[in-house]
Amino acid sequence: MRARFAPSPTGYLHVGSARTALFNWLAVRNNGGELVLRSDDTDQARGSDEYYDDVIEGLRWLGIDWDEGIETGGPHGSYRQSDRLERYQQVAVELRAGRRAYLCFCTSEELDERRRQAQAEGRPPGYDGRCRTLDPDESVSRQQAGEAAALRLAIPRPGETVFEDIVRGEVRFGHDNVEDFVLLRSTGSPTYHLASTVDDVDYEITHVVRGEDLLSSTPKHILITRAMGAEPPAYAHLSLLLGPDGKKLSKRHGDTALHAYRDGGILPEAFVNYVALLGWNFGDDETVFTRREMVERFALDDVQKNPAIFDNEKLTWMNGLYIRELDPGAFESHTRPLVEADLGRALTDEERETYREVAPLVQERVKVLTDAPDQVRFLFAEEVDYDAGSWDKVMTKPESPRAIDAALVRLERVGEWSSGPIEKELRAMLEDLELNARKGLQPVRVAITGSSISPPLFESLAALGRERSLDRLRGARSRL
RNA sequence: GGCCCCGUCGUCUAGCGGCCUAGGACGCUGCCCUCUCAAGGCAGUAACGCCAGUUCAAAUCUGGUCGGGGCUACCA
Repeated sequence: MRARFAPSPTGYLHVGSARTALFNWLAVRNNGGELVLRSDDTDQARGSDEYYDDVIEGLRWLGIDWDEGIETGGPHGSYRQSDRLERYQQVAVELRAGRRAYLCFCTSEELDERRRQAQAEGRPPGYDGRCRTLDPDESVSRQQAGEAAALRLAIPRPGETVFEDIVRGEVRFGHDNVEDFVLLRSTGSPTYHLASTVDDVDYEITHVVRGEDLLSSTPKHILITRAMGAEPPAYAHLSLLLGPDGKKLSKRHGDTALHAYRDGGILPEAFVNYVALLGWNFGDDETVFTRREMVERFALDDVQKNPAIFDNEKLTWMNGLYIRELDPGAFESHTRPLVEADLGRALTDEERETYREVAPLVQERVKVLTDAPDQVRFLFAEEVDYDAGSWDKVMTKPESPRAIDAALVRLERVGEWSSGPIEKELRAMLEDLELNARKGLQPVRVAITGSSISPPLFESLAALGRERSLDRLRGARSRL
């Protein structure tokens, strides 16, 4: 098996494309085949280097590796279509010489006009084949004389293209609905259909796994392949990823660039696990599984036909699971840069030690890595930022001043400043005041963290340190 | 409009003629645990689009219908 992932660098790596790449990768790794990465940047669609790099970076982040192609090399040059223009032109010349394709002198304006007319009269809007009957030799002379001409494939008529799609089963298209489409523009540059198909043939691709949006172009690709005298590969068309409104996932649904998920604190393993579930399932009612398990069980035949709505909430839930499974050191090193970025400065050695201690408590509480700074900001910022809602809800309670006063007294006499002794004193305080833990501790929490939501209180106090804790309690008391 | 694809809880899905009183997961609700928030545990909520037909028996097969989506460029 030889599959390929062939993004066109006209935008950032899209989550839908990432899923296509993943399914290609899973299929190949499952059966010991090879994955080729190429760039479908036909002359016209040449994208920016930024997009090109984004694709490669995204694949690497996901842990999707390839055996041949871009950056990895192989027997076919750069694996960028923009470097293979002569090859497409060569194929085009052969197709024309073999009468499988013909020159077309219709201008864009003429085509538009005729298309509009056809639609108005209820006829199919495709190219009407006007230039197909021109004398080929005469056409060549006209072109050589300088007349602009595109090259079109002569679709066999009547005819029908039938193929067995791995996920959809038999699909058939009557040629009445396949127009004599353009292979080579009048500028000499190849269209996507030509370039992509030539590459699939040249690179000996056996399985084309791609999005369903290309399903109706498949007869075109099969026809080109046959016209080249080659055997078409097997096709597997993956259903599309939809936004919450059931429409094709696009920018208006929010983030569609894969890197937005990385930047949003999603772990690649979680992303891969979640996305694998869109159109495929592990069996055994399992939804969480390792990459290895995934590779072992994956089969294109098991891929579902219906489109799937991309559910950020489930992805986030799953990400929380993966975060909690991270070893503490990994969590710490993943999130420390985020904390530092939030603070706008690097942590001191002492602070790093503090963070190392509290990070495991944070790890249990976040669903995305980027939530970490919120949980620990109170430890490293000079001033507490009192959350107005928390303050109003907690500090206005009648018992709050008493609780803070008492806490101050008890905490001042804590010997060793660590969570155990701190807890002991505060529990004693609760007993003195005859307050339950909820009522007695919340004011303390708000006083030192600024919020009614925080990591566990005793550990937070311990991490904050004696002096700063006491200062904050005094500061809060004076605001009451 | 034409062509093509798709149709099980709100969402992702299991199901491949009787194991279905339709299973799992997310979400949501409630309870337990609990210093807050999470996490965890338990329980609950909720679906075969519709109509015919085939069959002793249909979510599963067939036809139609409705609904959704994709494509319809000298874009990819």
